Amino acid sequence: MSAAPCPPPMAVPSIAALMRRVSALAQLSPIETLVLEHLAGRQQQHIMRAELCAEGEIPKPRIMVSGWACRQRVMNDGRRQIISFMLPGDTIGPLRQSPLPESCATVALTPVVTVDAQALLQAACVEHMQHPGLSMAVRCMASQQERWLRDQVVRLGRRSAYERTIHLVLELHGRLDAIGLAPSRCFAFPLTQDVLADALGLSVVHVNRVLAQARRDGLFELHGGHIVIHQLECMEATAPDPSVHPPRALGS
Amino acid sequence: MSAAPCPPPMAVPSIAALMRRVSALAQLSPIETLVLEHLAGRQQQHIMRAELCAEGEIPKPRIMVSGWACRQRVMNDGRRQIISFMLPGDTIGPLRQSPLPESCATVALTPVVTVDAQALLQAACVEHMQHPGLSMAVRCMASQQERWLRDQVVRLGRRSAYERTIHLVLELHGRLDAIGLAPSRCFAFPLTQDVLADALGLSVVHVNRVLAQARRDGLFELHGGHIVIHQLECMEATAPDPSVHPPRALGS
DNA sequence: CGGTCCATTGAGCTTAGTCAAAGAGCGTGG
DNA sequence: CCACGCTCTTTGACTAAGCTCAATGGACCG
Repeated sequence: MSAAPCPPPMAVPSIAALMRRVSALAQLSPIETLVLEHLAGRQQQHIMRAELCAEGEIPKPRIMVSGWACRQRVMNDGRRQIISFMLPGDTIGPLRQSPLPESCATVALTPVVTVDAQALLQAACVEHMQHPGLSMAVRCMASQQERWLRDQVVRLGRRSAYERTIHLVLELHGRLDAIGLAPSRCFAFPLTQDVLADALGLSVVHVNRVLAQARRDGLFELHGGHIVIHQLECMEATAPDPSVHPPRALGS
Repeated sequence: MSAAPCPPPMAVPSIAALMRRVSALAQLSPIETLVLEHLAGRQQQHIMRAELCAEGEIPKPRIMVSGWACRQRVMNDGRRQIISFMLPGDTIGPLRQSPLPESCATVALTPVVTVDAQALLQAACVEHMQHPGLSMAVRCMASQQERWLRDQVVRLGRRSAYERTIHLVLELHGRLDAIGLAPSRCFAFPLTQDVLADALGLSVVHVNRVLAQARRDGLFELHGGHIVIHQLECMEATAPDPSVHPPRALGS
């Protein structure tokens, strides 16, 4: 059902998001830039709902080039939890040669294009002495992923439905902005309320009510798969991130 | 712990848990075993409530040798969420030379002993060609950590209070059992209901009621910082892990 | 034109939170 | 040995956030 390896050597869709992301994290040498650009070769297209990586599979390193995806776990009785979202520039499978099977499935939420990232991992991890920039970038990306995962834990554990929703929108805005996909606080937002509910640990009905409230509060506009953020500052105040500028809470 | 030649008598507190954990993940060469044993040198003791790693700090790699700790985030208004628990054999700070500041604080829940893990990271990541076993073990540990974090997300997002509590107890039992610290389903359990609440995203009062219910159901006995599991199978049925033996839920 | 998917709204219910008070366990100092 | 203070646990009464069930409406599509 997934992944048709693209047969015709089509005009290489843009690696721009990935380049942008990596350049923000580390200074690259010309050779390192070449390694990255070379990734654009082995592309793969996936239809919406395709399983980019099955639960229990030993993942092969790949990187999102366009589209949205998510990692999810489905329980025996049908309950689903979305663990994290993946945007252009994010990796599918861990940022290391993984020895253990994946603990959750990765699914495309829109049509998705990925590239093989084996060469990047090789350069960044195995030949890390020759590619300090790529090595740094990969380690930074791993740290970011871990950070997002921890944010998700805090969202689910200690925030109200309203805060959760706003906080997630803020995270996605920030991540898209960093790769140039959210100019003037407006960006594609292909998540249905159903998906949002499973990401936020809420029911669909309640997500609807919370979104209605946020709209009434004038925080953002959301329809037709697009969102415009109207009151960024107000949203950040409503769902603040502990570690943005904490007053340096000293131990004991 | 049988066949290994272990002639040197214990000079320093036991690295046993770490050794046990690593040996279960990868076959080690004698030299690799030596690298591990050598870690036991640079020990550090921490009192209960000590901050093993502050939020915002660039973490230095260390490994827990004994005691319990947790990663936590505290919000401006005082709400706390515990992200994960750390047991003997677990790492403080990521399993890579981290370039970015830690996104949460690490705090000792009991008196804790740690060792410097710089040498392990050096062997496993930088000189990975010479130490395939350590490299494999470190990558496995990273996968496990990620797995536990995802489990935490699912717990918080899609499980009832009762399920959450049981599932966490099961996770801790499994992890302790793997390092030989839960013989015959009985182990030290130094978590107060307050800590449990912040780990499970519940209120203290509700944790108390849920524990009372579990006790009434005869699932386990819990007092004085120790727990005895009476009905492991029943608990696993109540809070099942999606990926234990799922009927291979095929896509679509 | 009917079907499907998604968003929306209302009514009633359940789970978990809040507030408050009391008990149990433990170490310390008188 | 006991009284005191501290932390942690337990219980009850009430409240509220969020869930379930159910029905409706809009948009798109073959």
